[in-house]
Amino acid sequence: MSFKKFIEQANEVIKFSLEKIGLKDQSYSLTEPAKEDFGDLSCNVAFLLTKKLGKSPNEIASLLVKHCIQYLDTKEQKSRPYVASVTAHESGYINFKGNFDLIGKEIIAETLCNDFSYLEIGKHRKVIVEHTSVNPNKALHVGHLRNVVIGDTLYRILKDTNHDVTVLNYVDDSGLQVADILVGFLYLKLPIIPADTNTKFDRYCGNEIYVKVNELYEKDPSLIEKRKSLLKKLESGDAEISSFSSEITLKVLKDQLKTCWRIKARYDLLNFESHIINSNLWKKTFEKLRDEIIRKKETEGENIGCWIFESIDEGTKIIVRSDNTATYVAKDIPYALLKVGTIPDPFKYQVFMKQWDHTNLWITTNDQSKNISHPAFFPAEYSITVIDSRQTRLQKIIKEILNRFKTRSNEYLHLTYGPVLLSSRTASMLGIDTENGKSIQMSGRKGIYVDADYVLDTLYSKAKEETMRRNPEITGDDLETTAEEIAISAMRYSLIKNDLEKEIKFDMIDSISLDGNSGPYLQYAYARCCRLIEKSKIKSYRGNVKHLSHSVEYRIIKHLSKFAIVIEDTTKNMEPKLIAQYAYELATMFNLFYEKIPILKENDVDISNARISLVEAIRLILKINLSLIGITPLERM
RNA sequence: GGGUCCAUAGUUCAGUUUGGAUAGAAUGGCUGCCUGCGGAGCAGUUGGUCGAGGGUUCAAAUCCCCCUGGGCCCA
Repeated sequence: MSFKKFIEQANEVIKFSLEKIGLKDQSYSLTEPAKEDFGDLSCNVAFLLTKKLGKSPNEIASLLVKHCIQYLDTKEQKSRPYVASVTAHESGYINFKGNFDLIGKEIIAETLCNDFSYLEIGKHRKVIVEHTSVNPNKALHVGHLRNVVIGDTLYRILKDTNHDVTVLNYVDDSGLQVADILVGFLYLKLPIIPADTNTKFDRYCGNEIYVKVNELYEKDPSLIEKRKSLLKKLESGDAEISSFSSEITLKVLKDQLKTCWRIKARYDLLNFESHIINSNLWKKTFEKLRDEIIRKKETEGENIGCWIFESIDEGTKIIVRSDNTATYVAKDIPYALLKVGTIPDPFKYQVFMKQWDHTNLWITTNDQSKNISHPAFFPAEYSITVIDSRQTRLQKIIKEILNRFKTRSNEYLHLTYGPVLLSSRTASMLGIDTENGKSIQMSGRKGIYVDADYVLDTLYSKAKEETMRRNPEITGDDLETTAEEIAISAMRYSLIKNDLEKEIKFDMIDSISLDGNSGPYLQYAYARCCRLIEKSKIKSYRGNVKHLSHSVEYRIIKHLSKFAIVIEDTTKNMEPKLIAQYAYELATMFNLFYEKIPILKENDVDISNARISLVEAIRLILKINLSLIGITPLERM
């Protein structure tokens, strides 16, 4: 929190001095300088005033600084001295130094007594996060994992900042991709139980059935007709087909959930597309759309007989085809309306499964006789849908439709992210040639992808081997748990540390590295903190900042005090990578501190106590950061 | 063809929203540091025409224009 107070005071100082020279409304920026030597905050206002005042930046800066000092000299300001000094640099910058005796004292004290009240910025606002939403016809590949990790990290960040979060996973159980699998089982009579009984069912469907069916479409076009009729039956709720489809998709879904749960994601509710279609939700949505927005069916042209939405930016979009089937985007509309509360929730609910964190996973049911009390899932003030950038256009259309209804001000946000590509090296490991080292798109249909379970298994083996080598004391269940947590942290961190909108080039060899800027690096720093605390046997942390005079200690204190700002930026901009970056920097600083400065070996008890207090503060903040990005802190590894 | 996003070290990426001081990490290569608090670490070294060109500005990786190359969506 303290760094914010320092920024506030610096702002007041600048504003005061500008007012003194009669330029009250002059804009400026207050940023962190490029180099530490310059100070802790820099103001560029002198550059902006050169023309207006006809003076050099340095002259202006010097002039302003005189007024700044005058302001800081008042009794009121001296009672809260966050700004230690203001100076004019020859370049023209006005540089501020923070009073890190005070800031450090405050941040260490509040951290050591577990006061993280600055996290409580959500004020219990109701937020929906939808993520994962993988078609239930295949196993997850690394591209899907990016979605899961982004969504789950967002959930953790929002929950820990005091938002009331509901996590949804939308199951498209009546689409084309499910129909493909049904074609395989019903018409090609492929066995429902895989030959190798160890094969996960989701993997079997995606790797063998789906690929085989798609190959056969080219040879036997009549199969495509069969798929079409299956699709219609699914949509109309044909009893026999629906029941078989449900059996298959639930089986796939349960296997997919195993993978998601393995990396510590969790959900509150599964929404099935078939339930939305078969409930009156779709009917009501369509009537509303027809009466309030679309108004008439096309009577001429290529779209004759279709119900069409005219988007302002995105052109025409078919909602209902001439054969009365709904398009892909159409099926998303009622769901979106449900989230923002334009349409009341028609569903009954039941518990589907218990999850790894002992919470209930709910599903909708159309069985109106069910009347179980359940959490309020809909609507929310903010609805966030995590979907990759290929769906941006469709999401824009949905948002446009929502805005046309305009019954509530609730917000609907499409959180977009770039796809995961395979590096050319990894592609060639799969037997695929790429042109001059380019990365390639994954494709479930063509069988070009890296299975999520496979990557996690590989990471696990590597982590286990490393753990045995480095720490032979860890054995049995502890060894397995430790290795698994390292694998998860490596996976999650690598999928969250980059900018959301950029594509990730996934390389199998690079990705199993446990060194450098990685999840295990953070865990290692945490484990080191734990060992120091464990060995120190100090009962009370005095945390006397006076004894922390080394430049590394100063940098750590400064970094700790900025955590509140990072949290605010993260939630404001929906940028989970900021947490990953912050945690990495903290771990780096700690490792340097550990290397350069004696902590337990320090003979002076007061100094040693101050240092171990700092270690404890680092440990607590690091622990929160790890929890936010879904990495389990390990005391040994 | 229309829309949109991207291009920074051998490789993978920060930095671009809000212009500012010598463009930062990680990884790879080379080289040091464990009888000392855990070497999954630390330090050093190597490595950059910030895709090209123009413009705005006292100042451009960052803003504007144009071009090239690529991704995605739509047709």
